[in-house]
Amino acid sequence: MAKQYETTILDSITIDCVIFGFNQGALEVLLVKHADGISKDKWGLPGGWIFTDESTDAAANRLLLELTGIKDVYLEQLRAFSEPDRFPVSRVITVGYYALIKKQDWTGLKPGATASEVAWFKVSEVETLIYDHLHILEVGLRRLRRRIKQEPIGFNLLPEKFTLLQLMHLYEEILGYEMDKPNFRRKILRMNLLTALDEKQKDVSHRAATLYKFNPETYQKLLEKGFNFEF
Amino acid sequence: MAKQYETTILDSITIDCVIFGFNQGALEVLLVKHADGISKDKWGLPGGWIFTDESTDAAANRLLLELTGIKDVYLEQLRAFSEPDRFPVSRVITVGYYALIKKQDWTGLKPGATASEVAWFKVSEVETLIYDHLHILEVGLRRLRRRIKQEPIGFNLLPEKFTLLQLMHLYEEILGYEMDKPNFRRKILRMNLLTALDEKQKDVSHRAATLYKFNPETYQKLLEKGFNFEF
DNA sequence: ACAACTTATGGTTTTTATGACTACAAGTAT
DNA sequence: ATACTTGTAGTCATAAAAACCATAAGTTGT
Repeated sequence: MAKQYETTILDSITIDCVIFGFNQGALEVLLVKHADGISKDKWGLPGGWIFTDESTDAAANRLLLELTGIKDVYLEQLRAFSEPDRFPVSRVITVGYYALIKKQDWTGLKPGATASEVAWFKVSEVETLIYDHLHILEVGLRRLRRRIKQEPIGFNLLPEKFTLLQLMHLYEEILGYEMDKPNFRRKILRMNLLTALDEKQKDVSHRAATLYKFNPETYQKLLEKGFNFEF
Repeated sequence: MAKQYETTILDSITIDCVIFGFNQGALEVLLVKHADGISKDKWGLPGGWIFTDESTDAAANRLLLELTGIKDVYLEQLRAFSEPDRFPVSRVITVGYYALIKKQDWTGLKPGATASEVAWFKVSEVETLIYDHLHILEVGLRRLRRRIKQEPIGFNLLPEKFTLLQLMHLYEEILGYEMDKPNFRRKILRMNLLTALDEKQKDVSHRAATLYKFNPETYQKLLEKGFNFEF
């Protein structure tokens, strides 16, 4: 079994994924507990090896599916992490990725072959991870903070239909500061990226807010006209 | 000779550097002509192998020095480039870097061991490069365009002492659009990142402009106060 | 039915940044 | 002395942002 793999994977490069989710106002990250090896029973980022005939993008997508069952999500490379001593067993460089997922679409995640558990953790509460994974997480977080101000990617963390307040809370949580409701509404609505639905929030104990959805087509058209998303 | 290397380098990862310079209003990139191998006599980005005991950052700095004599410059990783067929001989992933250099500080560049020539080319005139190097160059350019709007890194392409018009031309060239002189002055000066020197341009056939220098310490202090560079 | 409460949503005012443009200053070249 | 080039200062109109106020539309409890 193992032999067979050895001929088809690259032996000094891996992939590690920072998978972000958003839940009840908190930014979360998906971690796996290793089933065996030197980091048995410790938490780390989901990751693995790259096949000789696939790109790192392809490997990251495949690993995401294998390790957690997640597919077709926003996924972007962070960069290579390469400190010579980052992995204690041998010299391995890892290519970090980060993914944004609509958490509620992926309940019942099951650990893959090499993991004994998969679980969500609040980003603010993660304190230690194996190897340099905490560092990769930090880089992922920085990247997310930067990107969310320049591109409309926040929607990848919310349900298809969301309220403006949910969106604002997402921004507040990620950027780390509070915003003004009326001003936020005006700013985001003026961009014309959101479509107001004929539908309202349900089961809330107060006035129900209008639900909106993000409109990727409109965004593309605006981009072509030189539009610049900015928050 | 070769044998000795084989045991100390990683065999499926390389480094490639996009080295930007700025000269007479044009953005340039430093290329090398390969001395041998399958891409003999063709131009490509300077690059090479990574030693087993060094990080990619260290390798990029070392290669820069070995291949061109350049050191202590602004250098940042782009990302990993990993299409399975990007390198025709074997499966090699490359980690791209980009550097910004003060071109006038590095005259008389000499090709390293594996290159027969080193030369500057205007970025706008580079049409073909070996492997996926043109793609890496494009990614480098995109990164530079993005970064220069968010962080005061443009100064790394200019001499220590520069005029505001030189700086503006740098921005115009990189961003690809024209700006208004008085407005540019006001905007950049209001940030308080530049120190006006008691010195003026020399040998120009018109009114000499005041020379300025960038003040990294002030920038650090402003950063701590929550200042956000933006263009 | 009414009050108290919560969140949604619409406006107003003030301040600040930006873009477009004018004007003049300070040099060089003829 | 004049034309020419670039540097530098200032004005004005517009747009965006920040701070804030007010009301609407619901829920829950009495």
